[in-house]
Amino acid sequence: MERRLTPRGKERRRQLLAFATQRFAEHGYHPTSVADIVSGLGVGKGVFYWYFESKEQLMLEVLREAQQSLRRAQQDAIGDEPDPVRRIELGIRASMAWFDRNRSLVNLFQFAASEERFAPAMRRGQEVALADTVRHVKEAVVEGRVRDSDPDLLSHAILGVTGQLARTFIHERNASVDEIADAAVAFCLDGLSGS
Amino acid sequence: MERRLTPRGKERRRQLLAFATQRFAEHGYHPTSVADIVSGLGVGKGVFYWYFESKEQLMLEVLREAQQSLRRAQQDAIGDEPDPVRRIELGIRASMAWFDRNRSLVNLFQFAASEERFAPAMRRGQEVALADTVRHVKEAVVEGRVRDSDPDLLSHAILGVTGQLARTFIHERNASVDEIADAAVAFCLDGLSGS
DNA sequence: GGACCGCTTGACTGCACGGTCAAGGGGAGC
DNA sequence: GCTCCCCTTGACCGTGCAGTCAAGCGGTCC
Repeated sequence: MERRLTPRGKERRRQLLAFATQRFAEHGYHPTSVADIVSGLGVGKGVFYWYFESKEQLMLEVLREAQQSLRRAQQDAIGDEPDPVRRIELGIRASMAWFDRNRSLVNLFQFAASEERFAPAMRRGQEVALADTVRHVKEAVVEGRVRDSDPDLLSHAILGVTGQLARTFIHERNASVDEIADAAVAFCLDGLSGS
Repeated sequence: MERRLTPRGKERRRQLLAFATQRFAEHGYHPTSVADIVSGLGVGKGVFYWYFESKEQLMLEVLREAQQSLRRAQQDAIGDEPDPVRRIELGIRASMAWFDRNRSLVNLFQFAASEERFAPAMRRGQEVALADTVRHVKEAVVEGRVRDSDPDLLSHAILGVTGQLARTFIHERNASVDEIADAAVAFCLDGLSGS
């Protein structure tokens, strides 16, 4: 693989990736066949295998892009905020907003995390995003504003709250992002600070 | 379906269910074929379809049993504890212990929640277990010991923390149940109480 | 010993799907 | 107008798997 692509080729590749992402997210990985993808784009099956090695490789690329997009959203929201606790809050809010904008990807992430073939990739991506949070938590611990527990564990707790609330209230119940984000932030910041 | 079964038949059915549960949990739903299940038990394929309508129905039964078992574990741990906050704590600890005892089912739950066919069943089961927590939270709110937010939302936050920590630290990293449970309880109780 | 019936067998069917490939189009450069 | 090569076509292949079924076994009851 790793073909040399003309601009036209690059555009086709982008098209396939975008369309497949949408289908995977909306209907799931297994129910979306390669035939679905190419016929949805009105092209022959050979096109798919010209640009991608396999359905599995495509999926990995879809996941990588989505995780990158989420992480970028978090980083953009945080900017150069100096206060570590505030950075944690901005991160939570940015995640919620991203989950809201990309509702259907929530399912795909959950599926990928449960499938042997994709779980490692998901873990790697999650660890990268999580490392950011761990940094903020560590700083906040030093400042004495967060309980002195394992920062990795605290960061996972935040992730758990954010993910669960997003899945249930944003994805399933269409609740208002801001309200859910407020609740998540309140719960997490108090959970972090200790009594 | 709904056959009349002799004791011998009931035993076979139990056998199939138990074996399938283990296989689904350890290797996943899709990778486990009906042929795998029956050959693992040394019986013909017809046996399977004598006791179950389809692979999908079997899976639904597996999920129902597992969710029931988890809920029973929670209820047994809580007993008739009068303090609602303590009930929440006991629930969290019981869940962690159950996740520890049934590590491999964690994956299966996550898969089922992401698959269109099984998600409704998972949601229903989760709601039942969640309703218990909501009751405790409501009581605690009345007593002024938990912030006055939507109890449903707070309960989901607890579930999020518990699930994420169990998945990451118990399932993936083999950490000590008690330590993780302590951390989850501390985070959640402070998150609930508000500052 | 015969009839009944719960239970078992395993070859077979149909089908969906990932992936292949020989053949052909068409734009760019000469 | 010729050549080159990126790109496209879609019939075809192999495989794996859920589910079927006609036939048979063996315990139980009369």
